[in-house]
Amino acid sequence: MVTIKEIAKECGVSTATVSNILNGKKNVSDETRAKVMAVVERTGYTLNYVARGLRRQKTQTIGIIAEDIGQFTTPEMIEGVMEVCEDNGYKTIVQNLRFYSRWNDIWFDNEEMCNTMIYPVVQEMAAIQVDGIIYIAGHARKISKYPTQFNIPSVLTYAYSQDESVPSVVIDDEDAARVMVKYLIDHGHRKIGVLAGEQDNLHAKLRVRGYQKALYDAGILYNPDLIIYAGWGKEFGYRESAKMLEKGVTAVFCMSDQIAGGLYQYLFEHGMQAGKDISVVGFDNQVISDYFLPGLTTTKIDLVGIGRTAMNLLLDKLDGKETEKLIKVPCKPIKRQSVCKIK
Amino acid sequence: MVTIKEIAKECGVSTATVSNILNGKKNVSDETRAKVMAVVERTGYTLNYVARGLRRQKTQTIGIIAEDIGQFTTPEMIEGVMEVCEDNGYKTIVQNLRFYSRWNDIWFDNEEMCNTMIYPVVQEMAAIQVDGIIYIAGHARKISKYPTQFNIPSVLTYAYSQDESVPSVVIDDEDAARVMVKYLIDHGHRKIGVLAGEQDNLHAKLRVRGYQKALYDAGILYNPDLIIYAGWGKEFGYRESAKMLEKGVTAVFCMSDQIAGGLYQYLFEHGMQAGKDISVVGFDNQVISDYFLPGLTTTKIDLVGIGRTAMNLLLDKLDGKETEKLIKVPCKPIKRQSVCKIK
DNA sequence: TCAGTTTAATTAAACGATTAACCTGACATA
DNA sequence: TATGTCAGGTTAATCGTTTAATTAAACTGA
Repeated sequence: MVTIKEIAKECGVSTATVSNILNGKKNVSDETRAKVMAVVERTGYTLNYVARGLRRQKTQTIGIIAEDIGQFTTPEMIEGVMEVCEDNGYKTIVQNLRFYSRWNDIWFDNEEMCNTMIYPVVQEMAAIQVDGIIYIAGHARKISKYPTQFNIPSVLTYAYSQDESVPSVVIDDEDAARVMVKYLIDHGHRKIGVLAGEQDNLHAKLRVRGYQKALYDAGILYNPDLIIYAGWGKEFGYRESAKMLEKGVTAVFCMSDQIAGGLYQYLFEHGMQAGKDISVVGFDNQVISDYFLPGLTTTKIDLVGIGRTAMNLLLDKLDGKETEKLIKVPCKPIKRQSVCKIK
Repeated sequence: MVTIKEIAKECGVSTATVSNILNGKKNVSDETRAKVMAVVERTGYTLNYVARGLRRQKTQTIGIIAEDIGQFTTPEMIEGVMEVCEDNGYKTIVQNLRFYSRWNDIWFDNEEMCNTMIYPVVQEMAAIQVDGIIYIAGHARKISKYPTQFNIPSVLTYAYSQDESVPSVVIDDEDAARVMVKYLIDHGHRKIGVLAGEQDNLHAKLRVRGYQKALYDAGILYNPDLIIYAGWGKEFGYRESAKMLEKGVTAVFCMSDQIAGGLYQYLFEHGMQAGKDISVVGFDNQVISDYFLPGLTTTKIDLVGIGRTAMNLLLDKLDGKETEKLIKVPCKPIKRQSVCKIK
């Protein structure tokens, strides 16, 4: 690899001059500039970022720590982050914790465990000398001990930071659920069941709150018996479908598209149809929801937007600006054909 | 940030000794080692990889260049690569070309265009001083001008390298298609339609070849009229369904799960069912295929496996070993309920 | 006892770029 | 004439770590 030193020698100038030219500084005659650039072109010189990084103490690199790339929410958030990075001349380095694929779906709410995982990666990021970190959680939860001792500006996404100095960008679970349930109510539904995730999960809690709010706004009495906490997967939706239908609900709010998929399967096997015999809504607007028949009405989480927002926040922090501590990115209802009016 | 120099001063030894201790070299007394390690622990010293990289001329970093992370095939391949990297002490740095999201689904077969895209990223990777590169293509095609002038050991995935020095890992499109069609034939089908991608696409060509082979093996005459080239999306599948059914086929081999999704929609709207009125198979085993009703029989592409294989190949190259030039990773049929026997 | 080896260190030169500080000559200004 | 300013450079230190070369003392064995 050809270095600045060789260029300098060949041109009979100092390395400082070559460096100045490559960095677009003034105080160089057009003649010298042309001579140097010619040699740079001819030799195919490539800047060594490692050397520059060492000297400048800035690597123009953002570290992305993903709890699990396999989690469906992660790649899109990464994409949003990368987009903003690219537009601002930052490179990205990605670390994948493989939380779920490695430990088979253990839900990481255990603080102790989390910290033993996060600390070393952040340390690694410090060793790499990243200028900032975007931490992408796999699901909503409180993160109380994000390691700040390395003094790397960081932003959390999808999880709630418990630390003043580390802002987070999350989805507005509560309001998204409220809007979705209101949509059902607007279609005449009054007895609305909920197929929820785990009871102690933060997503689930917030969405139930949104559900309650929508009922309250419409003057409908909240009946906790209409909520079945099961899990997030298709299999849970399928398993609890019969029990849910027995309650005589006219609509079901599923807290994930997968759960709705389970319900659809049950309906299919029993000769029923969503949007006709019963109304169904999902959550997430995963790719699958567009393939349901009939198409599933659901809530789109703007994951790319979360990534973008988080990275812009980080950019502000890097500029030394004061930033917000918590940004809730709104969700957007996607209307398909799984909801029908009640006469 | 505390450096090796400060540790050295505090312990009254040279930086060389500290470095030797941190790198587990012998020739250090237990006493000195203990003293230094104590200070390292206490101060929370973190190695500076940038400095080490500069000195060692090795960064222990693999560059991953993805044509588009939004492409459904990409994240899983990245995951496979990262897994092997992690197990071997390599970090990864990811560049996202955003081929499709940036240019709205332009299919990058144009060599010229490709090169103008790839060259600068590889150069960037050279500047970052990565030890090797995994290039993740968005779809099967020939890549004829992968830039080799930077002398970075590289492996291509999902696309066919035209360069002896750059091996590639691809899926075995032809055989996967053959197996799938044979499966239909084994169920008694003889008139099998194909909803294919674009005619000039390499995936499509290879899969058609597999289709022909299966027919040939079974002694069925190949009728090109049963193939409709449309595109890869749901909308194409839907649009061409009527035309396909008019041909009187008893089974349809869809070249993507999305196409099959379009066909399913058509069947749904016309009161028909896959696996009952007609047999349908897809390709890719995307998440959606498990949500089709009834479940779609399809072909699983082992994307994580491709990533792993590619990275292991790169590891061999980095060790200076001689490697294969082309590895075809086999696909695996996933049997669900969309295929029925013909009586 | 002494040459030879081993152990436990040190010294100083890299790695490649950046940058603060300095230098030199030309020209302008009062 | 003295002083200041500016263009167009150069010098040399520096970033933090590694490592080849060297040293000095201690030990080994015949």
